[in-house]
Amino acid sequence: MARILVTSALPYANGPIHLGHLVEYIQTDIWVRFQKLHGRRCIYVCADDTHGTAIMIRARQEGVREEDLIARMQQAHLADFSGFQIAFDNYGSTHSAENRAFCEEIWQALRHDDLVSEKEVEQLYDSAAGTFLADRFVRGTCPKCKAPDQYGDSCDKCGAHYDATDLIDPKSKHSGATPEIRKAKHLFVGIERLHAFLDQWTTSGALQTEISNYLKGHFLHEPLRDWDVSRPAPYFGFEIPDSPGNYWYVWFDAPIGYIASTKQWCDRHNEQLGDWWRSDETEVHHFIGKDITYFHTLFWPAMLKTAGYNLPKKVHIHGFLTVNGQKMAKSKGTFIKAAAYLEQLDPAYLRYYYASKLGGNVEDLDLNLDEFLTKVNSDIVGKFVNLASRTANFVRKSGLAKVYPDDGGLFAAAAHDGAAIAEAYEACDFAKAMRLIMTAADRANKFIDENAPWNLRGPEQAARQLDVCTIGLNLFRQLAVYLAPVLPKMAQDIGEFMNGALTHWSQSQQPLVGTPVDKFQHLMQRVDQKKIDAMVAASAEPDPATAPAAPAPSAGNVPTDGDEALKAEPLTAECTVDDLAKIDLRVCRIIAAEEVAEAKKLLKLTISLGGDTRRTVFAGIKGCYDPAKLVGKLYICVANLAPRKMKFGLSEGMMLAAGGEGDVHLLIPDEGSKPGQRIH
RNA sequence: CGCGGGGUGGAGCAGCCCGGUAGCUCGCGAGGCUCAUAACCUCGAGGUCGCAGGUUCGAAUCCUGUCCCCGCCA
Repeated sequence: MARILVTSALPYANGPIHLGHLVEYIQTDIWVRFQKLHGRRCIYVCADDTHGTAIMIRARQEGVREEDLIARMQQAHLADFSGFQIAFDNYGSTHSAENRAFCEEIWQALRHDDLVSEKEVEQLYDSAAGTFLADRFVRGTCPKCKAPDQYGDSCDKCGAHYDATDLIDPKSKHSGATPEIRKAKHLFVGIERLHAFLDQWTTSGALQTEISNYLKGHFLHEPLRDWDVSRPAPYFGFEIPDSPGNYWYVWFDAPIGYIASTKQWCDRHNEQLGDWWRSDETEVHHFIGKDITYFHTLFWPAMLKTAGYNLPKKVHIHGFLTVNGQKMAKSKGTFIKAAAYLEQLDPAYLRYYYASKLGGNVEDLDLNLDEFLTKVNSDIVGKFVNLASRTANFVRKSGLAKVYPDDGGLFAAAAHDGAAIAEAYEACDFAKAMRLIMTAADRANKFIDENAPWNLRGPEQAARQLDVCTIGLNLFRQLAVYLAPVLPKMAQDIGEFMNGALTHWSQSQQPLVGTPVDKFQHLMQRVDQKKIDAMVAASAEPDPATAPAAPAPSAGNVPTDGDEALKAEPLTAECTVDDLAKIDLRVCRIIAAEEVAEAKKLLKLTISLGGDTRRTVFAGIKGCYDPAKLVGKLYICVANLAPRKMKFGLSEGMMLAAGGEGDVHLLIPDEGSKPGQRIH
């Protein structure tokens, strides 16, 4: 194939990059680097996704122009990506002249094929904020099961799907106002006419089988519904030229951003866009998360087909990231932003860890922080880097041997593995590639152990020592080539250390001889548990996503809170100061915490009130807090509560906490307070 | 009977497509080495491969049934 064009999904310009996003960018970047390492013509394009109501509202809240907001966000995104060594060939924006031009062109093609129709749509309108409300910006009571505080499209509690206009007692998340129902004209693209094409394309090998099964079961088994692609003003986006007052829905112009970004690259490199998007000699590969499957596997191919662009050769779909087995949560410190990671840890760790877990399927990927530490340390530092670390010093003066010695077939074996490793990379089964590489590293370490170059002293053994170390370093370099897509920075350092840049996969097939070797310097520090802890601590936010669309501090906005909690648990009868004084609340420090195995909700806590005063408290917070993370921190307890015998032991107090039933939040005294201090 | 994914030694996984008495990493136990970032090497304990049937000379691998877990702003 003459050309390979690769994309990752466009990150939305409404928030920072976090470790979940990075699964995709790291996966894509590894794949692209692998292609380039083979000398293939491959470019990697991406862009910020900048349109939509959310951006508009946020800009208003911050009192800035949308253009300024998205420009700032793009800078932040680019900094995060470059920190993780994600090497885009072009990073654009959907709010670009190029993108507008391609939107218009594709729109014309849809019009030309008579796929566009108009319909009246009833939608909730927030007159206080002056905007129509997308489903996720309105909350109200489920019309089916009456659960309060549900989104506009479906109910968390009963799973019902409905229209936002059916919500009982709806409230806008923007202003808190009760929205009204307004009618507006929307434009629709009818893709049912492309049904047969989509049946064929979705089963053509472009998609993982679980994805094509899913599409068949959920969408393609019945007539495809028309796709609502316009939004009435006010909206931040591109106005539709032949429908003034209406704008393309953000999901219409977002994927077109792939083409627009390619165009920017072409203009810079004097290339023709047609060679990359209208050519049988080009493969287009999209990498996306499972949440945006249907935009990329139904609407997008339909648009491309209609407008005569290349169809994706493959849409690689990955799962979500969980951290320590659970959804990322700000309250647990597992909603980790890229920037927070980079403050503490080497991006290479995460690149390797993700690579070792990515098998090219749609399964969710778990970042287990304990495993992260042991895996990176033992694989990269203990096995791989160690090869150089234990041999380099012996060849500093001499450089590598002039002739590659007999190594019992080790180099040849690992060279032979190269085909299987490449195949695994190609198939996005990086986990398999890493396993193969580490097996080869094991063989190399064993060789060094058996040949003990440190015992080969004196002039009569110098030649043998040189040979052994030449072998060791060549096996190391060979693996460095294999790992280069995952660890590009380290590959570069290794190239410098061994005085020969690693630029092509074929370098794994030929040993290096006769060249000088620099003084060995540590290529990677071991992962430090303290750094991980610091990252988690810095990411923890006591207040989870209850606040609406994060108001800017500068604007001085106070978030509008709902009254669900108050309704659920009304205020109790008045009490006197004396009543209050009966309760002795104290600052305490948790000095031990463990789960009660037999209990569903209990943690056994040992708390200190200062000095030798200790208490054992059973708190119903299992599942809400990781015991290990509690230890050492200050909280507030009821210190004079009568002890109570429980099945599991004596509980001598109670921890103060808000919420309940799986959603418990311990109270934290402000900085400076000390164990034993009474709360007045 | 919604769809999909999964159940393999303490943890995380590979093997399953193309059946031949179970493998890797971490952890654990013992020993070795001392070149190396408490790294490396050897040996060991630990699994009737969710359960029950079936096919077969033989099944983790194929078939049937069943239980359990996870995801479905997929």
